Order: sequence, then C-alpha cells, then structure tokens
Amino acid sequence: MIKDYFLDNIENAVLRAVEAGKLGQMSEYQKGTLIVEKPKNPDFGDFAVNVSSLARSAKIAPPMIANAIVEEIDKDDNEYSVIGGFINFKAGKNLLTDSIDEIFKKRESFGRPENNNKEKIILEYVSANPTGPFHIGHGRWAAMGSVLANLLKFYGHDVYQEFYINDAGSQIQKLGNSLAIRIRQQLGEDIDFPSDEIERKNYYPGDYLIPVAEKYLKTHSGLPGDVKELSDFAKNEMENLQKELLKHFRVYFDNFYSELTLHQSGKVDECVNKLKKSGKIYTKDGADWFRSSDYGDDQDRVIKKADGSNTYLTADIAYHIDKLERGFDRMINIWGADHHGYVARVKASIEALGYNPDKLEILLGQLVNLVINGNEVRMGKRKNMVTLDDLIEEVGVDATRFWMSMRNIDTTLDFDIELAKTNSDENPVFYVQYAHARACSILRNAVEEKFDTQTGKTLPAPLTAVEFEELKNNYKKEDLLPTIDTARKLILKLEEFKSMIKMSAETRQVYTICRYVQELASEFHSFYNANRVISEDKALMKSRLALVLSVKQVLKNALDILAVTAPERM
RNA sequence: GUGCUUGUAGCUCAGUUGGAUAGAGCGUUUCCCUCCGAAGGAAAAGGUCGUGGGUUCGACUCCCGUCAAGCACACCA
Repeated sequence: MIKDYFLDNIENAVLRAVEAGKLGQMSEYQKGTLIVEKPKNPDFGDFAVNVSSLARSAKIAPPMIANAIVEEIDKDDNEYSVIGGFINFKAGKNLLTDSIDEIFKKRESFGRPENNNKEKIILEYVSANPTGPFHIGHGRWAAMGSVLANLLKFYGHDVYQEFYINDAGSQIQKLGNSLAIRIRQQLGEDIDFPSDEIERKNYYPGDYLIPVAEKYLKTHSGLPGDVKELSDFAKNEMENLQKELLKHFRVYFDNFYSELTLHQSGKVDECVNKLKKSGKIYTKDGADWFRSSDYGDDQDRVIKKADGSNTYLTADIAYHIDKLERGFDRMINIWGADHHGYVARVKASIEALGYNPDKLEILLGQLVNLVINGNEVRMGKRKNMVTLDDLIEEVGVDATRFWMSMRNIDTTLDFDIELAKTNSDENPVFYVQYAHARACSILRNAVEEKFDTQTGKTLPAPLTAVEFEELKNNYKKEDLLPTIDTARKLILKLEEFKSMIKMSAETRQVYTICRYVQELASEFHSFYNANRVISEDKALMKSRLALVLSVKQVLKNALDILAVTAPERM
C-alpha cells in the first residue's frame, strides 16, 4: 500500500535521524507513534505525516524535525515537501503504475491483505423468532451481517454464519393457539382474536397465518387434539418462509441452530450444573440466581425459575458455550440495540465458566425508520408492520441491501422508499451500478465496429480483439504511462480499496464499503468526462482502457462483498 | 431514576486512534453533449460541530455538567 510505503520510509528515516543525532534530544523512536493522514488540501500531496508529536522529546521546532527526517529519506521518484510540522508526500509514477499492475495481477482477490492472522469466526445474526415474517428491522441485520461475512471472508478469515432459532418457550404455544383460531375461521366458525388489548397479546393476529391455516386443512380434516401439533406445523411454515426470503435476499447461513435442540440435548442443564459447580449460583425466593454482578453486570440474573424451568438467558448461555466448544476463535453477534442489556450478562456467564469473554464481540445496531413521502413511519411492535418481503418487492434486492448497509450501525437508519426506487443520481445504488455499466460499455465499444451514418461506411473497431486480449491478459506497467498525469486521483482511489478493506474488516464497519464505492464511481465519472477513452492515439487509448478495466474490477470486487449486482448494461 | 446510542450545511450522513482553511451526497443556482451511456460532469451558495465549562501548543474528537431524541431496565422470549 502506498500509505504504508510512505509511513515505512518516514519511520526508517526517523530511526536514522535519531541515530545520527539530528533530532535534538530524541534518543529513541517507537514505531507506530506517527500516523499517516490525508491532507485536507489535495495540493499539498497524497498523504501526510504530522511530526509535531515528536517535538516534545526532541525539544526542537516541528519544521526542523520534518526537514531532518526528509533529508534521511530515499526518495525514489516520489515528492516530499515540508510545510510547518507536516511532511507531505506525492506518489511518483513507479508507485502509481505498480498499483494498477497489482489490480491486473490479483483481479478478483485485489484488496485482500497479504499476511493477516486468520481467525475462525462464528457470525450470528438475524436470529428471529419463527413466529412470523421478517420485519424491516430484520432486513438491516440480514444485510449487514451477510456483508460483514463476505467482507471477513474476503479479508481472509474463516467465517461460519449461523442463525439461532428461538423456537422454544411460550411464544410457540401462542403461535399454535393463533393458528387454531385461523383454522376454526376457515372451518366457518364465527370466532376472532380477543379485542381486549392485554388478552390479544397472547396471540399473533397478523394475516400471515391465514394461508397457513388453508394449507393445514389441505392435509387435515379439522383441529388436532393437541395444540402442539399446530405449533409445530406453524413453526415449520414460518421457518421455511424465512429461509426462502433469506436466500432471495442473498443471505446464506451455514447453519440454523434450534434453541429447542439445545434443551433436548441436555446442554442447557449441563450448563446450569457447571455454573452451580463454579459457586456462582445461589437460591432466593425458590429460584436459582447467577451472580453476574460479580462480573460487571448491574444485577444478578435468574437462571432457573421457581417452577423449575430455565430462563431464556440460560439457553443463551448454553448456546454461547456451545459455540466456544465448537472451537471458534471469535464469536461476533449482531443484535438489535433493544438487547443491549444482555451483553453484560452473557459475557459474565462466559467468564464465570472459565472462557475469555473478549472472544465475544457484540455489534449493537440501532433500528430502522421507514420514510414514505418524507414522513417517518415508526415501526410499531405488531401493528403497521411492513414486512421485509414487501420492502424487497417494492425496491428490489440490490437497493434494499445497499441502503441497509450504507449507514453506521450506531445510527438509526432512515430508509427512504421513494429514493431507493429512483433511477438517478439521487440514488447511490443506481449511481454506482451506472458507473460499472458505463465501464462495460466503453470496453464493448473499444472492440466493436461502428457504422457511420454520415458516410454509410463501417469503421473498423478501435482495437482488435487480439489487441484487447493482449492488454487484458498481458498488461505491462508502461501501458499506463500516457494517461498517468490525468488519472492520478482515480488511480489513488483504486489503490485506496486495499486500506479501506483493511479498516472496514478490522472495525467491522461495513458502511465504509458503500461510501468507498460511491467515491470510486464519482472519480470514474469525473475521469470519463475529462478524458476521452477511445481515440486515435492508440497508446493513450490503451492506457485509459487499462484504467477502465481496473475500475470495473475494483467496483466488482466491492459490489461482490455487498452482494449487490454489477450490471454490464442497464 | 439508572444504563446504552445519537445530536455536524435546508435534508441524509462522513470526519481513520487530538492536528493544516470542518467534508460528501441530495436539494437550490449557473454552466457543459455534432463525439465512448447527460441515468453523467464542472462550479457557486450554504456551518456558533446541541449547549456551558475544563484539560493543552492545539478539541467535532478527551473529561465534567446540561438540553433534546431513541432504546433498555422480568422468575417474557
């Protein structure tokens, strides 16, 4: 990376300058204290380092330090300049041609770091109850989670994606009771869900169980004796619906982990026993309590209720311990912000059972607001629920994925349906896809004959197929030279893909990919308007085609991580 | 009441571990197609970084207070 090359040069120069006694009273330098930034004013250079922080130990003025360091640098064909305490850097032709060269060499793996410490990661997200269709909020976790999985894989990690099915507990019984009412309605009975608000909470009154009731009656003549049969039937239907939607939304789980099996396998009881042995359990009011407050939680938590049954937390503890026992180095969970109270207690349990709680990373996501015609539509718990299915049908998979991923997970997301549907620059997805389609179009034109309507003659293709293949497969660094001065910004933006990926993967911030891809598209559109690619000057044309090929490749790499399509034409 | 998150241009948001004149997109205004996709580009205008203190050479960034918004505070899942 150019950035790293620059920092490396600076730091080595600092070490030499210290050795030579040129940095005043400074006697040692610790690598990593200086940081590279982008100059606010691009005229200063591509990158910069501020050496003011060394002034304290050197006891000389920052500009003098900067000059002393620059003197020690092997400059190659790059430019270094000093302004105040800043050392500015402008990459020379060697670095620029190298970076395009790297794109041609690495292709679809361009951007993957050379040596990273590969981790075995289990990423858990969505994990919805199988009691109804996904709502819009689930869409955010689904999109962000799958992008994060793609990103971490691209980065080089081993990623296992898991969906935890909350298929135990009273909600499943509620689901069965609700289906029973829908079936009786189908059978012609005059019956409905209770109108009393409190009683109504014991049911799922959404319309989505009507088709399930119809389906049930196709193979059964009436209500079963046991409501459990209905619960299982409905649960199964909901799970299948959810799985289908996830696939359609390009979200692929390696495993769906049923909470129920966790109970049935005895792992939950096993976990309770282990906790008891650890001495962190006490009995109060007939229930067993876990001393989570010993590990930073604000209060202790019930782990076995007075009636002898386990709480939701108990299963969750067992689940996380199971993940650890499956040998993962790291667990990453995406949870809605409404679950933030659970972080401390789950981490506490991991620590109490002798595991390292730092292995668990929980990304808390703020919720989603739907904006329709400029008005916020707040997502109520049950009423007015817009399903993810509806949203995707309305705006498409690409736009939904992009919009759900484009904001920092810490901010509530405003999803503007109208904007996501527009086909213009107001819509970032469209803008980016257009850039890719435009690149493809130029590449097509480069090898196509053209019919001239004025003369009625057919003009030969600007480049023969053989020449084009040669450029693509046997690209040489010199090929880029004719256009290198007009394409500096574009080349640097392409090169930035590597540092963007690194940052994004290490901080788990997928929205930076969406930002990057917009910036790259913008640089490309700008380059396109200022420089004609297809022209008489063959060397110049080839150099610019090389850039177009690079842009296409990098856009594709980024869009693949987002799992948004990169269209050849639109 | 306690905890977590958020407050930056008219709107939606960046701001990379404290650094140069606080950035981008949309919207507004003005330009740019005889020509590779104008579904695009160039430029202008637009700011008391919620607010009041503090820390230091330097604060959107760190600390304390305060105001506003969202969420959570079960022997529910």
